[in-house]
Amino acid sequence: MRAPYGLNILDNCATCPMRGQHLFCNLSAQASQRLNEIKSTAVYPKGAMLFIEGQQARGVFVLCVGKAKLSTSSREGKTIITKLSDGGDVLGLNAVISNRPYEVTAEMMEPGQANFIPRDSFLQFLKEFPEVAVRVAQQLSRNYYTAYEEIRTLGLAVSPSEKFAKLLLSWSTKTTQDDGSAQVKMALTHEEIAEIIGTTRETVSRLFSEFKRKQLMVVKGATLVIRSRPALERIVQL
Amino acid sequence: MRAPYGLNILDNCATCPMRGQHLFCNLSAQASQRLNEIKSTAVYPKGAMLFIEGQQARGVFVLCVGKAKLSTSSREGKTIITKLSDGGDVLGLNAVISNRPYEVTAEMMEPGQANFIPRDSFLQFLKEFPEVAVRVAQQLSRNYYTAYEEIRTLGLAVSPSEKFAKLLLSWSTKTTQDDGSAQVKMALTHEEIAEIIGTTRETVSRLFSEFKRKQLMVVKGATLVIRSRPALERIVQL
DNA sequence: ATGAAAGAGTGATGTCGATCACACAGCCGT
DNA sequence: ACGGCTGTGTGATCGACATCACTCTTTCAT
Repeated sequence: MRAPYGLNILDNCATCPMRGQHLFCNLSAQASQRLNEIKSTAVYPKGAMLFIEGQQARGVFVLCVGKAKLSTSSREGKTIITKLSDGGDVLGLNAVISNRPYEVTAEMMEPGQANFIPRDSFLQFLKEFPEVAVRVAQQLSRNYYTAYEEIRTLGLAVSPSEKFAKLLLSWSTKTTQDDGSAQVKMALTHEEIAEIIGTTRETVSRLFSEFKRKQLMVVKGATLVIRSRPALERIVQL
Repeated sequence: MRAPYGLNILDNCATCPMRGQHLFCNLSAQASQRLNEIKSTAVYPKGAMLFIEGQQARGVFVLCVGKAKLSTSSREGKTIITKLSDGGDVLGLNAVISNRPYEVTAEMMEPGQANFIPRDSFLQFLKEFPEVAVRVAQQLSRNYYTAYEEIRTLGLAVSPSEKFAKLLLSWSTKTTQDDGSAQVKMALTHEEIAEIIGTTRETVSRLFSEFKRKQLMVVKGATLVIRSRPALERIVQL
C-alpha cells in the first residue's frame, strides 16, 4: 500500500519540495538503497509530538508531508517557537550527531508524514558513506545560520514592531511581486506569532491593527497581503 | 624561531588547553602532517580583528593563545557579543563550510596567537581525510548548541537580573567549591557585559550594586567571588 | 441549531528599564 | 602634577509593553 505521493521521499525526489537541495536526495544508488533499508515511515495527526525537549535522542525525522513547529520552554511555562519546518526538513539531527537530548519539541501543525531513522543505524550509515557526512556537515552549518539569525533578531531588534516586520518579511520572500507586494497564507494564531517574536498575544493583536492602519498590510480571510516590502524594511532598520 | 609554547598547537597537544577534545588533536600522522603544511601562524596584538562580519570567508582560525570576543552589530550601532573564545577554539568554521561571509566579527581581547588555514586548502583537507569531516560535523553541532543556548537566554529569560545571574553561573562552573562559592577573574567592562546580556551599561552597573547588596557576590579588585551558586540559580528560574 | 471552546480586539493600569545628565575614580603619557 | 582618557556610580524622567479584565467573534462538535 502506498500513499499517493511523498510517502517515500527517497524514491521520488521529483515530488520533494526541496528537490536537489535535500539532504538525502541525489545520493549514490548504494547509499539510497541502504537508507531505504534503515528508515521507516509513519503518519501523524495534527498536534502529534515527533519528539520532546529533553528526551534522549532516538533518531532523526525527515519530514515528508505537513508542517511542524519547533519550540522550547522555560520552567515557568514561557514558550518560544524557534523554527517552522516543512517538507524536506531533517529534524533532530543535532541531537543525534552530538548525542545529547533533543533540545526542542517538534509538534505537527497539520496532519503529515515523516521518515524515521534510528540513531545507531544513522551513525553507522554516515560511517559507511562519507559523502553523506559532508552533506550532514553542511546541513548542520545551515541550522547554525538559522539559529544565528534568531540570535540577531532577539538580541538586536528591540521593539516588537521591528521583530514583527522582520517576520513578515521572512514569510514573503518567495512570493514577492515586481511591485514589492506579496501574499502569504497565514496558518498561525496570534498566540503563536507572539511566541515567535517573543511578546504577548495582546501585543500581536495591536501590531496587526497598527500595521493595517499604516497600510503596510491587508488581511483577506486567511491570506495576508503585504503592500510593500520596502516599507517594512524601513521599519526593520529603524 | 619558536615561541615558548602554544605556537604550534598541532605538534604539542599536551600544552593545548583542550587536549584530546580539540578538533585537530590526535589526528592520524598523515592528517597531522598535512595540516602542518597548509596552516600558517601569526601573532596578534590586543584589539586585532581576525575577521569582520560580512567579509567573504578566507579560512578558519585556530586560536592558540589569548582570548577573543565574537560579536555582531546592527546598522544603528547596537552590538551584541555572542561568544568569548579562548585557546583551542576554531573560529570561522561555519562560514567556511557553508561558503558564506563571516557572520560575526572576531576581535582579540588580549595579545595572542592563531593558526590560519585558507578555505580551499581546508576543504581539500576535509575531502582527503573523512575522519576529520566527522569531527567537523561534531564541532558544528557544538557550535549550534551554544547558539541555541543563547536563543533560550535571549528569548526566555526576561529580566536583566535573570540574564546576569545566568552569565555569572556560566562563568563560575569550573571553579566552584564544595560550599557553592566560586571565584572568577573579571576581564570585561560593564559595557561589554551589557553587550552580552543585551542591556545597557547603566543597568549592569546597577545590577552589580544590587547583587552585592543582596550578598550574592563580592568584588575583590579584579576578581569576583560568588557567594552561593544555589542563590543565583534561584534567581534564574524565578 | 446551539453551546462551548478557542481565538481575537481593546481599554485601563502599573512597572521596569532605557535614556539623559551628571559627578567621580583610576590610569596613562608628557 | 596636570589634563585627557576610559570606565563607573547614581539620580530623574518617560514611554513602551506586560498584565489584567473584559467583550466579541469564529470554529467546531454534538
